[in-house]
Amino acid sequence: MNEAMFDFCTTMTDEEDQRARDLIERAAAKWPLRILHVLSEANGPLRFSRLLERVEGISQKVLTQTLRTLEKDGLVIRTLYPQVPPRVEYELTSLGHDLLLQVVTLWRFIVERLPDFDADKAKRAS
Amino acid sequence: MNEAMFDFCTTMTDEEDQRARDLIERAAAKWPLRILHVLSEANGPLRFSRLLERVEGISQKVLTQTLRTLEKDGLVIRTLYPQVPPRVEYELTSLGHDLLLQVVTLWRFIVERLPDFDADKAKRAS
DNA sequence: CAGAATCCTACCCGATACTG
DNA sequence: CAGTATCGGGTAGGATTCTG
Repeated sequence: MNEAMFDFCTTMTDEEDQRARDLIERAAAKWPLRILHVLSEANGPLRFSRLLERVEGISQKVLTQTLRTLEKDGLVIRTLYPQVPPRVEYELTSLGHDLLLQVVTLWRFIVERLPDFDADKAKRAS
Repeated sequence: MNEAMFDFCTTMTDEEDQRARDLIERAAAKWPLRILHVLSEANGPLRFSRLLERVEGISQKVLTQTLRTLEKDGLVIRTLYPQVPPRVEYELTSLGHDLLLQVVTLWRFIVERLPDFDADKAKRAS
């Protein structure tokens, strides 16, 4: 069962493993999930300044940085409208949406078992 | 559908949300998943030095630190056998095992769609 | 408006001793 | 064996200022 569970691990190359690992690490960092969530709630494109408002606590610099990374990873699309003043919109890709769905599943699992995520309780239960 | 997807978000308190977020961030950091995976493969308790060998590249200090965090989060159990020289064993809790199962699901999703995780391809597909 | 550039700080992590 | 203690480099992220 443990073997079956990790079967797919043996069928992937080291490079695939490393890329997946990197993606998870980047996506689970401080801000990316919040940004994806806000974009998902918006249910459509959002301007940079809207994101800056709605992702509470993020700085302009880090928002820019993180959006660039999300774009490189194929999770959001950046659209520049060449106007003065400039207008830039960000929206989820379908991949970004699907990934968020997966993460929400994990999220729900954690929230449901939140009482267990405590050392003493876990010790007693095992 | 987007609403249904995030229904549970509205039913949880801010504190629950924050705790879940923190747990994901900690678990998805550089080393924790590797450690959990190694413990899962071992299919039983492992001594500190075995972990140090099998979690390739980790330093002794960071392994200790990370194990402490995993223990606090209820994902591993630390058992000290008061001998000389001391012997300490770590093993997955059932919660740790379950969490790893969830993460592996996510992992598989990412590996399967790895070709999509690329900005240009995603842009063309959308 | 949407950023780029700069400065600064805190923290993570690795390497290296040392200890019960 | 399984740590703790200490030092140092690298980096993520915040605050601020400037610009097309």
